[in-house]
Amino acid sequence: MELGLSLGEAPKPFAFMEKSTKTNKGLEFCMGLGVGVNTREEKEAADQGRCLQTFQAADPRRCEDGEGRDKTVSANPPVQLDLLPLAPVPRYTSSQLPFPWPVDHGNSDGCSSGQAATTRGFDVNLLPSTDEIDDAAAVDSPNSIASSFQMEFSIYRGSKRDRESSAAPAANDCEAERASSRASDEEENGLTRKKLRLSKEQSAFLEESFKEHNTLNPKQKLALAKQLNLRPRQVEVWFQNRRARTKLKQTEVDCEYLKRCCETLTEENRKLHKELQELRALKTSHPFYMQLPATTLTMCPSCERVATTTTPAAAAADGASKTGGFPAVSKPRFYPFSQQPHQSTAS
DNA sequence: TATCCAGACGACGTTACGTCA
DNA sequence: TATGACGTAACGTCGTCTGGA
Repeated sequence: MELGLSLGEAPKPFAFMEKSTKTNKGLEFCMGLGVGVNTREEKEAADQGRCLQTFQAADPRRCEDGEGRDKTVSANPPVQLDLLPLAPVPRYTSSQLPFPWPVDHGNSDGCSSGQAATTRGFDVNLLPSTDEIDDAAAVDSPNSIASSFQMEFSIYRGSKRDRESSAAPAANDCEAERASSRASDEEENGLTRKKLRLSKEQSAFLEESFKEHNTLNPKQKLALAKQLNLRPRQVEVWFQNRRARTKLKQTEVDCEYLKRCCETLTEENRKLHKELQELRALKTSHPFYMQLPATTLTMCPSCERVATTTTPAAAAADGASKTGGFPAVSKPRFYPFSQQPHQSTAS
């Protein structure tokens, strides 16, 4: 890890630190930082073939997925960020998957009754059986015409205004009416982008899958799509966006850490300057007293941080001896996805 | 064996939609 | 009710890798 530090004055050491550090509601994250040492967790993660996504892509390493395709991963990630929903996420095993979930078509439009997550219109995730198309789409390029075609013409989700304006009595009628109106809209306006909101259950399950492996091979993608009643393209996009969000949060955490490092080192630098001035003053007033060894700088062999072996006067001036002379910044520790601190077992 | 090419895939930036205050 | 901010699904592009010709 390299720190761009300016000893002397560093009011704003890094411009990118000015960015906001807002965090998502409902998400908590734990972070860790390892310094050049392969932790046991990391080794185990590597043994299990996990691909740990980190913000550092400069030194990619390869790992094999189920089909032998290489995936770029970072070696020895310095900071690991894990995003977890604040609310306890139900853990599902493959044998007790609650999917497909009872589909709620929303209660605001009178098409069906439902609860919180179903204030939407009818559930676009409940599609006609399109497994054959999905399979083809999964094999094809994610941007293939097949998947795009299915995206464009197999989904319609009424907007809020649509739901409010239309008061269709029967569910089937609602869907049929919307589908027809949507078709007419597309005829008029051309292709319009459709966007759906994944249900809480779908998001939770995708999160669980993401914690297992943040990249998917085609088989995993297909299986996940079938389990969640989504299209493989949707699963793929979700993982792409999820990786991007993880990286963004990782960057924010890293910036915070670097900011703290900079602040600490700036303070350390300030103290050293102060000490230097004191020593110079001593030298001029008491030239013989300066026969004592001056302040020496030593470097920690493991983390390559410069520590100050202070004179008694300097040691009394600050509390550097408590921290061995190194900046008192607690380094984030590295935790693989599946081994969060609260889950770790003593070994 | 080296080179070219097509396909697949991930990263990244952007757009557009839904939700909420 | 209108509006802006925010989160995020979806898209387009580019770079990289791989396997086959």
